[in-house]
Amino acid sequence: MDSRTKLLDAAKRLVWERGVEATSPNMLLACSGVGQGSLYHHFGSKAAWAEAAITSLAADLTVETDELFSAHAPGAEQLRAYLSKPRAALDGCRLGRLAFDPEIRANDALRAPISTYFEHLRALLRPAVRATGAVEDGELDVDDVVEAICAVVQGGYVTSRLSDDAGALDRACRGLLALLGIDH
Amino acid sequence: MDSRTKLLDAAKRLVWERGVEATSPNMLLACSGVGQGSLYHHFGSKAAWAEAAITSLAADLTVETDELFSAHAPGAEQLRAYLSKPRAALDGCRLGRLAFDPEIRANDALRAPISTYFEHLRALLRPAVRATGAVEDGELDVDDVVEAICAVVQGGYVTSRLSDDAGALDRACRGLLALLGIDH
DNA sequence: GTCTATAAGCTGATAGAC
DNA sequence: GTCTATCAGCTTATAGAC
Repeated sequence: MDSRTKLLDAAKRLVWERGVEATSPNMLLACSGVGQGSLYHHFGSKAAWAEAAITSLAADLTVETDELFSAHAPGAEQLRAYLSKPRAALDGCRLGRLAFDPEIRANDALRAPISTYFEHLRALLRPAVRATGAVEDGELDVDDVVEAICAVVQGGYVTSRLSDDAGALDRACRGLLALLGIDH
Repeated sequence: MDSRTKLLDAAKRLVWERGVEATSPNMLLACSGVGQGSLYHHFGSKAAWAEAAITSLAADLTVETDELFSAHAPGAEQLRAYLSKPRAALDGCRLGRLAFDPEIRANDALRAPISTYFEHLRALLRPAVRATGAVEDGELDVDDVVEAICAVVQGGYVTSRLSDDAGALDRACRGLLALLGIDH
């Protein structure tokens, strides 16, 4: 495995665990086992490896999400799969956990891949919600329900972590499934 | 206003804006206008003023939440009030935004007041959900729905911030209100 | 490509005068 | 209580040899 790959893998691990602001170049060197010269040869600055890490994390998550949606029939089955997927609640979402990182706020290049991922997720959820038929009678707004689904997952990570209780995310997802009326 | 109050106010502002890890003693001095000697006279360490700030933020939020719930009839009206309350979506929740701060994870004294606030919120939501009557027929689990409500708000902050769109939190709350069947 | 050396500035304090 | 001085260690690089 070449140095660049080692650096990128370590950066992805550290950004997931600690965020961007709280990860230093020295941590990256220690975690990757690579020397300082190599780091600044492959990446010109902290922002450069942070952006590469976030872009790669977003690409991974996009692939996983696409696989999940294409493995199920469009509609309620996809929503059930998305909301029942096993998640490491206490680790946090690889992308969502960065929402309040000061370096993400200060640098739009770091936020852009995350924003794009969530837009893609909404685009997958929209037809699934529509297909449940619950919105046809005009009682439900599709975009509102889509946003509630995204929020329940992201918020479940937050309340799980703050309560040190992995079950909180599961309960939140089950609650939303029941409210959607698709919890079998 | 005495130095201690100036320090606490500035610490609360900075912890809300930047979190604990990303706030330095120097920022606190600059933001409060107080000298270094005073800081270390009133607070022995960074952890000390961070804990004081978080405890005070949690106390503020508890008062506001209690006022909101006691201003409305128990049941659907309280849930409507809680989910319709105007929120500064892009600023983040004063407590929830700390979920993935490395210093919060490393120090249970910092997480405890936040955890207590959320437990209190769940205790307020539980009878309100029960009173809607939707759970009586055994279709809905109270704790699951309570957790979904907490999560939608916290997750709405997250998706709003990541999409740089204050409307995301509003949509998520509206979506959940509609699913709860209490959106008038 | 990778290495070691160097550095200006910041972090999180401590010391001691006033 | 508040002030200035000092400090060891870390952060985010840059320089130049190999």
